[in-house]
Amino acid sequence: MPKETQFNVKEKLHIALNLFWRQGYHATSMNDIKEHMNLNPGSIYSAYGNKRELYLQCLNLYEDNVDRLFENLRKNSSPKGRILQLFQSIIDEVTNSQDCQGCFMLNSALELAPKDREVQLLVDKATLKMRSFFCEEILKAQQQKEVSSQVDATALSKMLILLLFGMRVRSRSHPPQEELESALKQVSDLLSP
Amino acid sequence: MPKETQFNVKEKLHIALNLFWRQGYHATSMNDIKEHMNLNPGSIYSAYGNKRELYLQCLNLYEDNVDRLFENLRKNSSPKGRILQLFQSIIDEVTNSQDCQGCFMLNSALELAPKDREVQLLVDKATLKMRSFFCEEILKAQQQKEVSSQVDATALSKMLILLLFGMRVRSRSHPPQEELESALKQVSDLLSP
DNA sequence: CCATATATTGAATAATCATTCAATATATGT
DNA sequence: ACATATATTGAATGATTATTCAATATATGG
Repeated sequence: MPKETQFNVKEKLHIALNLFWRQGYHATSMNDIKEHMNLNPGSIYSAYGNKRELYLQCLNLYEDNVDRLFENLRKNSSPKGRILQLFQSIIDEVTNSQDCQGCFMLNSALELAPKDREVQLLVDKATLKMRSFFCEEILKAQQQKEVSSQVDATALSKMLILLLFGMRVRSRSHPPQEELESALKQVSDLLSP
Repeated sequence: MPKETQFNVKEKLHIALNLFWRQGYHATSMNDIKEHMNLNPGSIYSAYGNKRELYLQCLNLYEDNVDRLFENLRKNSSPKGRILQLFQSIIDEVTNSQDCQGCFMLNSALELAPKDREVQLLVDKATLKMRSFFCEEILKAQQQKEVSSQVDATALSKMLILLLFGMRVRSRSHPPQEELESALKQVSDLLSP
């Protein structure tokens, strides 16, 4: 018999995600969110809980997006191509959007993970997932002789994930595209047979 | 004839720097600062201006620290050793301090640079400085045959700086030391003759 | 020791913060 | 059409925010 929620909870969550993503946790006020969601405080609190809980839901939603990105990436024919394409997509983002958001997971890692165990766990999980992607693709690339069999796939993927992080952090400061391209070229060389 | 400031302005600035460094700009309140500086609001505002101006002064102070770090690094005998030592010092910081602060310049880059032109400029300047360090050392290393003359020093330094960024970001989430060591090993291999 | 310019004090301000809740509205199952 | 469980509303809460300023204290140069 109950009345059901009148708005699309997941759709509105995307609005919060974008705000937190662009501005960070502390710089985004509940009022800000209320305005953009076009909802009253009560509705927000009853649907999502408090600010921190809302934020955690945004982190989870973002992870779904990342999963989708990786799925799209796997459409690329070659394993090595997939890795390079991932880096290239980050560079493209910087080039195309003037207000680059970087990586929400990383922004959170810096802002909240040091003090919030739960955020830290989510960040770790996502990091591991990305690293696994790298490792798998490198191993496949080695099988297909796209990458030298001499490289240590595990170690290299640990390095690549950190490089990816660096790129995404640097992206928030609007670096010249050439700086990132140049670094990518090094990765490409690193992955040559 | 005027009465002079009764406290050591630079010394107290270090306190603000540490707070901003550990907690970020928005999560640090003026009250927080007032308490740790053991000063009244009036004194703080008359000595440093408003919160943003105080923050900018902290950024500049931090850059001085970075300069000193690089000077110390130059005491290391070999150019290649200096680069590796820089990375190693970051790993050591994670291992030793349980509340790792990462890089203040980077934390700022993520939190404020997207919206604050002045912060962005300071971050850019520091980035350039670090990159120059890498580039110089690589060139020297090549002269001393420590590093293959085939590598493109400029491009490699652009990659190394991003990797450094990645390490420092990741550091804030207390990663297993082995993860960072493994990435460093890759760098070391990259720099072999 | 005096006059003065400036530092220090700490209460006060007004804005903004996250959050609550009683009143009201309205889908829902019968 | 009715009863009811829950959604929605929006004003109110009290805490915290950055900042100001009149009153007071005190180094300073003469």
